[in-house]
Amino acid sequence: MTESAPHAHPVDPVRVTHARARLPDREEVARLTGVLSLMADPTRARILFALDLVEELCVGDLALALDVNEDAVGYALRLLRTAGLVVNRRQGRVVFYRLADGFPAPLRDDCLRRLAVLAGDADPGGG
Amino acid sequence: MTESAPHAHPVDPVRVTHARARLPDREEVARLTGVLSLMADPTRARILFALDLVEELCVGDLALALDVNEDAVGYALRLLRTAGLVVNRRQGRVVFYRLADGFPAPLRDDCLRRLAVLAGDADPGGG
DNA sequence: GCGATACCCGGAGGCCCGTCCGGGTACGAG
DNA sequence: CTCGTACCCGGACGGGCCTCCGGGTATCGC
Repeated sequence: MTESAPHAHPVDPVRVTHARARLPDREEVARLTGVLSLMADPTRARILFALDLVEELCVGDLALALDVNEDAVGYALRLLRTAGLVVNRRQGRVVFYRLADGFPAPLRDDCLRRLAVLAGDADPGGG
Repeated sequence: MTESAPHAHPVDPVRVTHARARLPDREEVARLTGVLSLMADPTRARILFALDLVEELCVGDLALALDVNEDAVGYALRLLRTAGLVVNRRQGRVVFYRLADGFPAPLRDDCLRRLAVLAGDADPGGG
């Protein structure tokens, strides 16, 4: 068995203790990774980008803007809506979506847009 | 067929055009979602958190700090390392990992830590 | 009322991801 | 040189996600 017995002694007990004490709660991490998972899909990410740009779009136009079929958009919107990241407004047969009012502002300002820059700039994937 | 023919006419041609013009490239989005996917896993996210806190940890200690077996840590580190998000230093039999020098600083400063706050604070998932 | 549109929902299938498990390599101790 | 440790690697299994597809509901035009 290769992994059953971890370290007999931690190599850096200080750092380990420090990390253990300050690491966010598992549930907290679950929330975080939940949001990140939502943003980690190309369709959903582009939906969020689009709604960040033009504030409001209906499902069909969203499909046009992203150049994907409505099924993909519909599924993506369902997840985003279930997670509370977007909200919808109904006008006749058409349903308009926009970023939720409670959409994490720092996430929107400091992450979403900046990540767009990072994506084309940093590219640490050269490893 | 429900989706084969999208909109005959876009409802908001202006917004659609605007969005299409300013949306990031698909490849760019792929890079972004790639990074986000890496961070969207609890183990990997906690590894990044831990390394952000204490700068450097070996594999075994990382497993202790996160309270997971070394297999999970090893697999997570492999992906992070392949993506270039972490780098390793070898000292005898022990391998220490830390955030890569090219680790997106804005991502670290403005997102990773802030997201931790968001996770426990905003919780838009109440929908 | 009748047809068409815009969207939502649920199930089946394929694919990718994470975990488990075995073996393998590099290093240090004696 | 032999033994044990710390870590890496590969394949196999299982589960979740996305996509495709059919049907369903609400609204508009006539």
